[in-house]
Amino acid sequence: MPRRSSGRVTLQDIAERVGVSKVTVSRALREPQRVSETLRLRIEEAIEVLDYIPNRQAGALSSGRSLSVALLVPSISNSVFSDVQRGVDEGLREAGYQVLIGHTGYSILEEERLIDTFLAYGVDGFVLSSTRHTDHAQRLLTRARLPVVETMELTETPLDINVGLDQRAAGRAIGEALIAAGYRRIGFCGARLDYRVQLRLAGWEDALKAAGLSTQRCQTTPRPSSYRLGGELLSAMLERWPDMDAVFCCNDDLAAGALFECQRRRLDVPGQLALAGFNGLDITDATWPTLTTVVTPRRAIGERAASTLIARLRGQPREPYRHDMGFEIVLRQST
Amino acid sequence: MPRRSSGRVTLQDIAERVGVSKVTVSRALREPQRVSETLRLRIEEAIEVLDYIPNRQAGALSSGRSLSVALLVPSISNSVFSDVQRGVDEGLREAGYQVLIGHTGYSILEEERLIDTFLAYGVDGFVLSSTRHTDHAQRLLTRARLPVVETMELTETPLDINVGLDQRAAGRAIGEALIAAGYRRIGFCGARLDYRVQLRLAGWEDALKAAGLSTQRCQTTPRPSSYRLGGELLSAMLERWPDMDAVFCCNDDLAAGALFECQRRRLDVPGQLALAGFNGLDITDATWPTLTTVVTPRRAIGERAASTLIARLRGQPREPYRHDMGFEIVLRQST
DNA sequence: TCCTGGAACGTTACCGCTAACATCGCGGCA
DNA sequence: TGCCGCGATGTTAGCGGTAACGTTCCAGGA
Repeated sequence: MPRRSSGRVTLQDIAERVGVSKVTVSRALREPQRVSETLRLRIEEAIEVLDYIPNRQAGALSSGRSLSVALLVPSISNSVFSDVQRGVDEGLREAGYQVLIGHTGYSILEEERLIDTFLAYGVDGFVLSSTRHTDHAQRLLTRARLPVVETMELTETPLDINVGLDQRAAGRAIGEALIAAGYRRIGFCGARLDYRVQLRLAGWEDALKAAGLSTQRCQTTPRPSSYRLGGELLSAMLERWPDMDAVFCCNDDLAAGALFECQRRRLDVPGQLALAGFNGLDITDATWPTLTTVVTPRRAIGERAASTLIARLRGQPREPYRHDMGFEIVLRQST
Repeated sequence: MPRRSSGRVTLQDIAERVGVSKVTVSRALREPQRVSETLRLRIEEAIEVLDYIPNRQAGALSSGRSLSVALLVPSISNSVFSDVQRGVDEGLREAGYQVLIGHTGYSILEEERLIDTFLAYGVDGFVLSSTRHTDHAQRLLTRARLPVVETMELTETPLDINVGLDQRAAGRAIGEALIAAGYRRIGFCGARLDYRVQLRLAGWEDALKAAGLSTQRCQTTPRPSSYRLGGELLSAMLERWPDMDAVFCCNDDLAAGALFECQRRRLDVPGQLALAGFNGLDITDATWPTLTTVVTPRRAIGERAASTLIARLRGQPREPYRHDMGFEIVLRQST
């Protein structure tokens, strides 16, 4: 059936088969109500028969809109971001947008590269998983005049839209919760040390200092987070500060790993050591004992990012928008 | 600096600034050696100054190649596929291709929809995470004459390239390993029940039947896998078959969840009950006791998928290609 | 001196689709 | 009867690149 050079079935093929011009076919697809009922049905039939697939590249080139949005996440294996992604995806799909995912590996240079790449692909907007970018990346985004959502943490100076939660306040809140539960020699363990982890650490320090407690029990590493690393960090901490009675781990992976290490050492949790994580992943509610954690509204962040982005894409004015999605301390058996 | 209707800087803008035609600029970018040294430097400078970003859509439309490949995975939150993705991504990026990810939610209908979408985006090839597709999806792929890699499991009838492992043999192997370790009343628990899980189940049955053991201790559910579900399934199994001495869980999530449930019940693993998982995720090596599992070469599958796909994209002939990437039984403390 | 060939750059004609404007036919109203 | 208005469809001119072929110019051999 196709006869064009590319071998693909095009609008022209459909038009010829139906006996109309290709604009009419294009209209039948994009604004069905502007085409007469009978003709529309004939066009639909031809599309069905010929297995026509519109060429989005051509459409985007012509209309200036690609109906796609880039979502950049630090890591795809981290379920924290897959929750965000699900929220973004769902909201945007309904509005007819396709989400293109890129992962930066926690590197702002890689983020910059991806922004460049996706601009080349002509995306209509960006959802970023951080508020920190290279200067060049910021320039690119500003020049492109596209709607941009920065997610996860909050910032005083959003590029455009900002949807997240106060990571420092969350760190402080879990610190205060541990103090309220009676713990006094509280440690912090953190991996990767990206900006959000630094904020949580600062919040933890805020809480301990406010209560007049020592903030020295702090074990960090730039290595990427993993279950095993949680165990290693805990071991190191137990060696350095044998008197420690609680640990706030910067994320749930480390907390779970620390818990496994306690089991290995036959250390009673929370009897001898209390543990708290961050994010509220599934695993925190499955282990024995279950893990106290800070539940972050990741799905909601994604959904909100999508809805505000859609508003922008539909032409709403560009005014700085910032939304604090909050967090929730969930006390479980580990504290 | 831009002056075109779209507001974007185009090849034409660069060309005018340098005082050459836009084809020359295009050539300087794609075949630098065909342009004189001095001119090339001036063009590069102009590109730098004007922050030119090529429009891939236009390029793709014109050349018929988009330099992008679609990777469809069942789930993004499942780290099994993020390993595959990393392999695919790395290989293809080196060759200058961009990987576009889609997730099917384990639905072949959704897979069909995504194939349609990505065909509309003009991808140059597909990496699929299964060998089962709707008829329409198969038609679309065949008509498009694009290289396609089907990954994860093996099939006798690949659409094009097939890279995976023998899931049934792997199920059988872990069954045999449990038998060899002396277990006799071995259960199976499975969630989601997608094709691969069914194959593993069949393999488990093969092993037990070959040893003259009962295959009745089999608890399955179509619900999606999770840690908590692992615990629930194990509870149900312990109720139905209190004499069970080992369980093969269809994946590591369930196995870990089952382990947590054992801890909750103060059931000694492996003393009272042995546990085995499937895939070899990080967590299996972090828990206490560590979990016996079948390690699958996910990263290698992704890399092989990428390299064979690249060969096809570079014009190698289309001949059915099938590669068994194997698996490895890793016995740990839980058995 | 003339001719040849190749490096370096230009012209033309699309790729497939859509925005914007043009045209056509027909019912309704003065 | 003639004109208006509007729904339904067509024409034109790109969007920003690239393939394919053309042109120019100059070194070098006959």
